[in-house]
Amino acid sequence: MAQIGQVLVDVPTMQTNDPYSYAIPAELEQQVQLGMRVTVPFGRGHRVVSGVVVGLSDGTNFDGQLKPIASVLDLAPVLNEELRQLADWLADQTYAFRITCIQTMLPNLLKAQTAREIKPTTELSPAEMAQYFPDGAPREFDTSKLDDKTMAGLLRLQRAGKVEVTYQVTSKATAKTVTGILPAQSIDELKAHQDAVVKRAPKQAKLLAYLQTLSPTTPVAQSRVSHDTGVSAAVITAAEAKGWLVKQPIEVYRDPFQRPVTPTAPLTLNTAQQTAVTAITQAIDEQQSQNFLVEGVTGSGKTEVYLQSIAVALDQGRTALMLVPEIALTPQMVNRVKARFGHRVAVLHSGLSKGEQYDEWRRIDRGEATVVVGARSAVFAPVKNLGIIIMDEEHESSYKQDENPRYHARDVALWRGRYHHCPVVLGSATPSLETRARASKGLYTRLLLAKRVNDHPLPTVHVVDMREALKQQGESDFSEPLLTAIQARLDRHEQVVLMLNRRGYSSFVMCRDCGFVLKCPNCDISLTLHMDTHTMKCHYCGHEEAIPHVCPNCHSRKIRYYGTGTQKVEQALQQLVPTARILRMDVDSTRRKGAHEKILRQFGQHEADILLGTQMIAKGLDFPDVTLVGVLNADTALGLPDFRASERTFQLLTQVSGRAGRADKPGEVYIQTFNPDHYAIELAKDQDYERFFVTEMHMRHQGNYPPYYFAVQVTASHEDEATAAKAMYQIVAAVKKGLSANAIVLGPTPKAIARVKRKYYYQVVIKYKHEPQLKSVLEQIRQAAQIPARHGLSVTIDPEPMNFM
DNA sequence: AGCACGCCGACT
DNA sequence: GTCGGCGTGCTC
Repeated sequence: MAQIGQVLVDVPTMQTNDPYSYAIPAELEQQVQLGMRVTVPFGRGHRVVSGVVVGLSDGTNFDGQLKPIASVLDLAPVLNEELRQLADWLADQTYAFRITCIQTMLPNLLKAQTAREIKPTTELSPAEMAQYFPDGAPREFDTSKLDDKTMAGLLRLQRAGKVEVTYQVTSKATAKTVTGILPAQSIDELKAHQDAVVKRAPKQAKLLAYLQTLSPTTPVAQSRVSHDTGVSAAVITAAEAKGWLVKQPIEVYRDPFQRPVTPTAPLTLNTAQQTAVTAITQAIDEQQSQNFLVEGVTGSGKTEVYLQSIAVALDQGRTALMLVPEIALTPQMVNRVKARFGHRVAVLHSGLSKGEQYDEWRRIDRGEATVVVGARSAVFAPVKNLGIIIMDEEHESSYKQDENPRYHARDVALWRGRYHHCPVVLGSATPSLETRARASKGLYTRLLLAKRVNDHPLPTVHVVDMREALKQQGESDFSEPLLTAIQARLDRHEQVVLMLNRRGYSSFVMCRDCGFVLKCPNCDISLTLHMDTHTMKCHYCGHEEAIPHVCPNCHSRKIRYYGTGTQKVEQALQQLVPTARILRMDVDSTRRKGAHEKILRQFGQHEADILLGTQMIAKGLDFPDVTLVGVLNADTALGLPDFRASERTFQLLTQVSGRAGRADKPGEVYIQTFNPDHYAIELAKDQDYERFFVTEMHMRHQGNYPPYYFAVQVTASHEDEATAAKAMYQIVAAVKKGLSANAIVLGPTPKAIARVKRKYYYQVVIKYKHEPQLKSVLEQIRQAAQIPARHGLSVTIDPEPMNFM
């Protein structure tokens, strides 16, 4: 039996990034297992923290006095061998702390909370007691909630031994239970009681008869007993008091999708789909970690390929993991999978309550669910024996986490595919350049679904030159051709989807006399006008203030709104087409839980003619009566300082175009733009992904961007601009020393938005092809950043950032 | 992170 | 003289 446990303590610092050794006390020897969470004493004093056992051994390199593990938080390990290895790999790849990676991999509920409590000892005088403990009871000891004077006083008492601080580590993970019933006496005894009361108390007799039919070991839910016998809870409680039965809690799962689904059978595949399924099936059969790119336009039946591939894996007794972007994880989508695989499906996403997430996670962990559907973090689901991993819409940027650990779910999926010797299927109509380039190099097998199922024609796409529209009709968000097209749909009772490219797109306030623009006091950006709350808001830090009526700079009254927000567009549109019923979908109208779904349902039931919204309407919704899609501002994203601007624009336009005319009615798309000649817009008009890929690869080659180069972004931030800049210059100097002449160093430069939440941001981007030293240089920077972190300087390392420049 | 130790200025 | 400010090192 192992004497020593290697524990990663829940203290995210560089010094505790390696496990610490703890003695395993005899009484815990039977309990402690690899991958379990424990609590351990840490530091001087009586501080207790949680940690995870990542190793068991008989010896240790540490030559001090070992402390013992204090308690075990789990009955079963929460991290298996695979996930422990994955955590190490993830920490190494993303320059994040090991414990941070583990926290990310586990459901929220398993994150242990530490609470401190302060209580009086017998030494405390009555006067002090009255001052600090007016209730006479121990009080919560939270540094952030107590004022300085009370804090100082309590700390002085603590030094004098008059009060005592105790630590508690609590895991909120609780299984939901319902009351269960077990017969507590033999059938004969129960029968005797039944005979005795049958005349007098018919309900009791009924219950006694029922108890005789139950197994003495498997509890039955009390609600079930009531339902079956028609006996009330009071009678059951009375029976418990008489010793006829005992109550025992039964663990139940919180099922987030309890609505019944109608089962579906596999659909007949067309040739391209069949070829794809056959290729994937072969990889599953041969247990190969071969990876695929399924490239198919909207409506080409990718989902059916996924579902039938999953079925193959399940038939072989293996499991499946299917990742979809958060925004596409709608009940319709989930029901489609549940309809095929029923109760074997578990769903993981942030819309579930923490309890629901935990229950789904346990179902997966116990092997009760063998198909997992979920967004980014579901890539860490504790599925064993994976037979296939699918990542739909693989180009979606939401697969990259924008906080530590800055992982890309695609990389994790590929890692797990290698671990399980199973195929990873990446699917998209507009694959990311990285993925498509890897397919060209033969790293992924490319499976093309060129045709739409049922041979629906692709919509006709018109590009409207807004420079011309501006000359002819003056300033308006709606060009003449688009308006005409909208009016035609209204006359025919067909539906319209209008999309605003929200990036860099909002209404701000500017003074017409002096040009003053209202800015956020904390961040380096203009405040956005919100008509619903009648306030000016900062989209970065949440700062909010009143709408000015007088210019704060020159006191002119000519302060007006500029730009276009969805709300303003909605008003303008309503004036242009007064009879239209318009639904607006944006961050403001979907903030409430379920609002998103409600708007889509209303639109699907024809309660509105026009759906106006931001990017979120481009993803995955499918309404047969939508025959017109309009993009009001196709190019606002093109102007952003981002090397993926063209790629994003092309993907968005292609995707939103796919929303038009999916049924028997032909679709039309209008793209309004000030850059009609830009290749991203021209090629989106032609819906020519291949040419876009070739053109954009050429641009990336010219600019030395990914996928031709790897990239790492290092950011330093501080409240004082000079401090941030100075730190960045030192980092750049250190980096340059370790790099070859082939690496390209961009910076240091201030970030595009140089100030956010009162902090200034400086960055450097390193582009490289092969730099064996880079990793150790970055590790040194991480180490070195530990000391100035005390003074408010934070340094972050982002491998393969989603945008830079 | 959070606690102790240690070194400096301003008070009973 | 001491109390308490915060800057620094360390936690198996």
